Amino acid sequence: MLVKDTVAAIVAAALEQANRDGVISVDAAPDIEIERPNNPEHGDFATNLPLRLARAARANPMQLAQLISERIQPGPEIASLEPAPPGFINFKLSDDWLQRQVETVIAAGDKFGSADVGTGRKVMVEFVSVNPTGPVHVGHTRGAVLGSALANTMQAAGYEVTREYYINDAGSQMEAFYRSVWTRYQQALGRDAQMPENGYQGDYIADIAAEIIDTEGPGLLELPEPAAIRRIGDIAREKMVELIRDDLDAIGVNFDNWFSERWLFLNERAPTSDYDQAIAKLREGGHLAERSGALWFNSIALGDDRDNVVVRSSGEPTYFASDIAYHYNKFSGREFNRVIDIWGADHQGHVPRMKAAVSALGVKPENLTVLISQMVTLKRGDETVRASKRTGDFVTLRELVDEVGMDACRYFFLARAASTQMEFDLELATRESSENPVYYVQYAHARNASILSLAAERGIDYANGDVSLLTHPNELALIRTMLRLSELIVQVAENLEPHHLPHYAMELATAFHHFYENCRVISANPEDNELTLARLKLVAAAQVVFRRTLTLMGMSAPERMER
RNA sequence: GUCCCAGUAGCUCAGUGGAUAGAGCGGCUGCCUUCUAAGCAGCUGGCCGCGGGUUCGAAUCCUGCCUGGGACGCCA
Repeated sequence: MLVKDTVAAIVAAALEQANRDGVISVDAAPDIEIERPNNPEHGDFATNLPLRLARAARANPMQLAQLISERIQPGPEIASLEPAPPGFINFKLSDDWLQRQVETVIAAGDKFGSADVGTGRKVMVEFVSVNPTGPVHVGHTRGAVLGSALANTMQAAGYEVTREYYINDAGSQMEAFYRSVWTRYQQALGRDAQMPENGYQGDYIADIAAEIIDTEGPGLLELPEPAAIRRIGDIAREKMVELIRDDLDAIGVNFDNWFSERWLFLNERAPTSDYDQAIAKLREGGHLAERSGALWFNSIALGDDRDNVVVRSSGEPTYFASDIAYHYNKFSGREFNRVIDIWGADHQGHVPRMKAAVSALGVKPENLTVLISQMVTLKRGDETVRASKRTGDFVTLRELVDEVGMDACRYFFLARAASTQMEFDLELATRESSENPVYYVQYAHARNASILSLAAERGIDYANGDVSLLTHPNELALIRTMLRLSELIVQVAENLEPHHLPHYAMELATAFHHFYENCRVISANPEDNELTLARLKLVAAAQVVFRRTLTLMGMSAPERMER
């Protein structure tokens, strides 16, 4: 249980007591909010309950604060509490409780900060899902980093998480991709072939064609064109997916499952495909209508601003149809309790119809959350770098990682709220690479690690260190900051806001650097032996917290850093 | 035209209806005989886009406007 929740509980109990005592009478008590005051003089926690109660109770907030405070029965965590104008109650954590947490943290190890708000519910985080028609570029990278950190954190918060990549490999964009590779293949072998109008121009298309020539030879020229394209397409698709997988791996993004769109139309296991089942379900519910030869989903009736085509007059299902089948598969087929989709800003218009479709499938719309990762504008100095997959003129994930590095890249993307458009200046990111927040955090960990390795070198055993000696303000401040990770994990998981992680990491690093400056750990003075042991324990605990934080962000925790 | 996102320090951005609005970078001063100076201490820097409203209390909620970006297909 979080300390915050403990505080809330004792406040609630005190309010009830005040009610029973007849000194405060309110019909419905508001939710009890416990906040972290900005000003450390106001303690570790505060509640504004008296202020919120004042109107209903028709009483002076300070007076209410007094009446409630008197009835609070604090546990061992709390050193003191007091009413504060204009009507807060402030709580201060006790030093000896804080000191004992050092041992709790060490005992928890890499589980420290884990919570159980997910209560084991099955959640899918589906992200990136770039069409396998080209490499991953900068915009996708943001969603990739966001999704992986969010998935990590939700797992830490007690969800059973599946990370999934949806491979859109069944549509007309794929046809254009296949034809583009086919064209380059022919051209490379001296045949005069013309790139289709909607073809992909990037150099990688020719690279793939060249690889295919290496393994398959020129023989495909002899096949009838449709057969050649099918064969080329199959190989090219595999290669492209592999390329994407490698790219994402380079930035530390991995998936539990790669789900192919084509599977939605197969019916190997069930008697009917996911697609058939989903359409049948919509039809049963009266959500489909035929108009001008096409099959429409009546999404207006469910709150969207227009209806959407599911099956074209040509008989071909649309991308939306696949998506309906896919979500049917997620919720009904695989029984996820909750699904989080991370989409790029160019898909934000599709959220209402997807929500409508999900509810038409009999799933509570709130079980589907679509996070929109906003645009990334790329700059190189003053120049804006335009991103267009068609022309092949874009900065890829690969180039970005090569230039900026994986850790800095992840940190930079993570630190911004997903809903905000961001500007990424490559020049700046590279130039500032020696003194930036990434190194600040990692350096704190490296300093931490070097203390521990020196202790190991000297054979110092601090297992029996006495934590009650940790009374220096910087020691207690460090412990306080360390403990906040537990709250943070819950907050990130509940609000789906991984951008708090890097900011927390900065604060943790600051607290550690301050401790490092002011509290010599391994002392040469024999009189300080006991203190050395206690501080080593704190350093070991801090390392646990650094590692956990960096791991959640998917960043490395270097033991050494040297220029 | 409709809808979505944003506007906070010179720049890039945090900020959960609360108490004195923060960080990094930049700029200016200082600090290494002791566990890493990728650090620390100090200074500099703000009509929180503008106007109204709700509230005991608004950067935060509502509303109108301004500015910037995005989405509005039988493409994916």
